[in-house]
Amino acid sequence: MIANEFPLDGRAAGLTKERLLVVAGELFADRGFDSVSLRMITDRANVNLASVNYHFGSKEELIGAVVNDIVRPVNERRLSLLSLIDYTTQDPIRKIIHAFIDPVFDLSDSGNDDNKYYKLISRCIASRDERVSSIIIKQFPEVLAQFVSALTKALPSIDSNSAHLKIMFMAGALAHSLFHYENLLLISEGRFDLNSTEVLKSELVSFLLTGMNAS
Amino acid sequence: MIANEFPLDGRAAGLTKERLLVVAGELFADRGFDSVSLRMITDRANVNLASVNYHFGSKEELIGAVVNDIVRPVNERRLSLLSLIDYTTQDPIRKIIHAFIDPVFDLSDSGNDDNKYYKLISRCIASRDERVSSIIIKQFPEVLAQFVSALTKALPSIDSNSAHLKIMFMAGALAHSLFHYENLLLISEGRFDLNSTEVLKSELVSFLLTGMNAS
DNA sequence: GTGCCATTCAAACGTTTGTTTGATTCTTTT
DNA sequence: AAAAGAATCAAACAAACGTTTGAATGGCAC
Repeated sequence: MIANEFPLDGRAAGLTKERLLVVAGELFADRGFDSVSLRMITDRANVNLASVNYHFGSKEELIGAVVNDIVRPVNERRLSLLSLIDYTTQDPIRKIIHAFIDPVFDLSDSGNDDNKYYKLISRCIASRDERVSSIIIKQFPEVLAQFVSALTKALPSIDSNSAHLKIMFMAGALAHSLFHYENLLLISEGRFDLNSTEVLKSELVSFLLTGMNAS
Repeated sequence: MIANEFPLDGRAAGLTKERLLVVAGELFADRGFDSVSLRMITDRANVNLASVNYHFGSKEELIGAVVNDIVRPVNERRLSLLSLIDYTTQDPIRKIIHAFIDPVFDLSDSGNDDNKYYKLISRCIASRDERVSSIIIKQFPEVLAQFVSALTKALPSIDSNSAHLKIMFMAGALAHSLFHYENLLLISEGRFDLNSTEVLKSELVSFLLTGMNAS
């Protein structure tokens, strides 16, 4: 877990920037953005300390790059899936929910149970950090608006306030359960047989599905 | 907003410790635990920098005190409300939900819309900070277990995994919507007429109520 | 008033932080 | 091969952090 992914090898190719992004993502995922120093990142990435400022300008811009690299593809895929929905067929709400959560669950870390992407994305979604939420906030209103619009199409009787809130409930349930998934496994001490996130996902979908239909 | 609540007045009574707790809570609420320095806190509280270490020992213990002061009463009240439920009457699930969320919503900041307690408690609930979650984790398994047990009584057909997850979904939806409530108001630019959290609460309850009953 | 204990105070401490510098090394171009 | 440019390096920088110190100050008992 502490093993170094990037053995010496000098300056192989211009991969320094990539290494920084990967390692920073790993460390940010399970320690947060503040607790991780540039020296932790550069040491583990086997690059010089100064390369962060050389390639990114500042730590804040490194954080921004890491966050953007994971959040933007998710949001783009969400909107893409959303645009494919045919509201004349049955169960459009289920498709809306999948459009929202699938791009997150699909951030697979090659089947690894300690999925760094899950931790990182849920950290971003539920972040209370100004530097992160300023990036999220830049993209999320558009996403939120589209999903509210979709929800209104699927449930014509729903009002705007309710639709906005329900999307937020969905985001919260997703981020919280995904981030504390490990803790949940620990707490339950074996009584829990969720050995894959598939169970979590299906439970979440059915929970959200009925919740969305609430009066 | 930046106004100082504690004008000079020298050493009135032994209120320094109280002032530190109050001011630290305010600052932690809307900037997080890392971003707030001891100097910010002591300056705003009009006390000496060293008094933090004198009264609390360290910053970490100050954080612990602030978090405990808000989280423990909430959890105690949750369990108290939960113990009062009569499962033979109708709608026990609604009462379970209220037992979970009411103690949070009841953290009223004298009707203030910018409720620092809401921000602080939701920061705690959804915290990804080791120092905070270590405190939460100490109390939450008991709370989680009790609510799982309650849910099982109300819904005998539910299995343990599902119950655990549903409690987590509830916690996530609660924390997320409460914390981003302000942002939601900003994003909607007036289309939103949620001028009190009552609407949020009732929408949340009906959302959770149907979600809990999901197969 | 004297002594005692808790509290407050200004000042300094040692670390760690992100950042910058200037020389050096590698890669590419011509 | 030589010049030019990009990238890396060790080293140092200033600033901010939490913490500690030792003197000063307060109230209180006797």
